[in-house]
Amino acid sequence: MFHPERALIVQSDLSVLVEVDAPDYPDARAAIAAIAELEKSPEHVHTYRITPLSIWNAAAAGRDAAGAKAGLVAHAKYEVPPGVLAQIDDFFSRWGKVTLEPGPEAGTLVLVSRDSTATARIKRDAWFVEHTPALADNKWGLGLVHRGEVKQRVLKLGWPVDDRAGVAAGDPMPLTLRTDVFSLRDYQREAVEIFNESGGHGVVCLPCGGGKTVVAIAAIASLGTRALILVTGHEAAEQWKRELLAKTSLLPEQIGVYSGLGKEVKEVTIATYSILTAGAKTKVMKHFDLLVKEPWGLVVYDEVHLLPAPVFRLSAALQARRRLGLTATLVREDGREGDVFSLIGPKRFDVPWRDLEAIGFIATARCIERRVAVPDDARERYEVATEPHERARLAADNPAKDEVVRELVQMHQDDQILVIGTYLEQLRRLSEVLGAPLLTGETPHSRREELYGAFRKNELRVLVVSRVANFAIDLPDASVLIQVAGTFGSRQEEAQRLGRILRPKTKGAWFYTLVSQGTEEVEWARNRQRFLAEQGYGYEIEGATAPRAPEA
DNA sequence: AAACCGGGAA
DNA sequence: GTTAGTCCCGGTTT
Repeated sequence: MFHPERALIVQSDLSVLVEVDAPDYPDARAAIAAIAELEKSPEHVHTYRITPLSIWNAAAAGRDAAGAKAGLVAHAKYEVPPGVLAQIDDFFSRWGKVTLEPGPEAGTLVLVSRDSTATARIKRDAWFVEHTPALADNKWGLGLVHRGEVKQRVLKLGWPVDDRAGVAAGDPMPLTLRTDVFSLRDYQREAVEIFNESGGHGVVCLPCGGGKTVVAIAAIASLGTRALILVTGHEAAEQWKRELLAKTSLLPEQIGVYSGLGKEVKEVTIATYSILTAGAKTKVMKHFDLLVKEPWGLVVYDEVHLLPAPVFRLSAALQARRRLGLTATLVREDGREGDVFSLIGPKRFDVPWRDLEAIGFIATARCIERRVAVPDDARERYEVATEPHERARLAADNPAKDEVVRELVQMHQDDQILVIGTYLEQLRRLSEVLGAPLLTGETPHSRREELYGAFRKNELRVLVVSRVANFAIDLPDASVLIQVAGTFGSRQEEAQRLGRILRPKTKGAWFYTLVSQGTEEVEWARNRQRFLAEQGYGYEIEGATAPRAPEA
């Protein structure tokens, strides 16, 4: 059996090769992306991997083994190894086998295993022997404090825990959505419904500009309970408050911001992650203790992919609440995806970025990787350097990139352009070469607003920005982004940066990433691009020769 | 009050 | 592989 028109080659080690140029690539990609994670995305053949976690996320989203297997078989060039099909069955079968249920009396929980292998595995584990008295052959008792930890540990043993121990209802808080000023998009309504039906914990993935805030606001409205919203910074906190005021019937006095700058606890409270963990060292976490006592019906984790590790430990105390995680990119470079899965919940909903592009909610983007030759003197310095960080810096800060950036800026005469990088030294130089202002972390707030304002009014066409741009919420949109250096292999950063140019526009968007030819930077760039490739973005690779004019 | 340091943290 | 950013806090300045 050989089907040359099909895209998938399924290998017995659970990796799947996907031929990008195959006629049935679009359908094949959809089938594989639903059950596997993208591992590598070089030009012609992408590699996906089926993992237990990828299968459990699929299971949580309502997919089943039969459908997953049928998808593989339908798009496979060759026969799918029987072992792979058996493994898919095995992973799916583990879903729902271990559950967490309310205990016989208040304040207790019971872990139940309906799988003999899982039972044996748990029995052998030292932590369980010490912390969870066996109530029966396959049941263990535990206190509320271990609710989070138990899920993390069982996951590490190989089984996802279905948390059915219930969530606190929270104090009621009547509110309505101001449907006169906005309306929920279909996919947003769907996300809220799926989240609510899921038992109230899980993650919703939407691209930048996909309206994650709106999903959370609609969830709060549908539940009609008090909510705690955890965010990454002040700017984000203010943004949430503005959105809540604009889109719901809530009054200013019902919304509090709890951070280093202000300590308000209101019916809806927006708190920074860092204020939660403040005092973790001294074990006197007064802010955290104060906040968890409140009768929240829902805890929203904004940018859940950035959830700091200490919050994982703390969040055990928040396990008895509904939990909604929001993110554009559920990938972490620290390998803690399993913790997000255990402590917040599985991925309940996502929309591929390209789908939103197709229906006009985000801009059409072209991603172009420009390979820039390294001049001889710079090449010599790079080759001689032995320290890895020194090599990284020299590869990224290739002086020949200056000229390429200048060409690109000239080529896109009618576009507003962000030049974004990592190393301040390189950015200062580019700022001079281009005659464009530079914005870094040192730039005072007043000056930032000045520059944002000028950019927004199109009085300023080019802005050079450092990593401030990764998180700055007020940074205006542009249609061209030129990345001159990225942080190692951060997929998350790449996605965030692309998001900067994806606001819906009449004209398309260009994302250029400049990579020094023949250096390690090529590999890091490849890793960074993985997530976006998973979302359906292909990078066109252009050599070190003269630039090709993009289509109008 | 609000803005602005500078140090420590993760 | 570890830069440059963020936050919080306690202090001072305007």
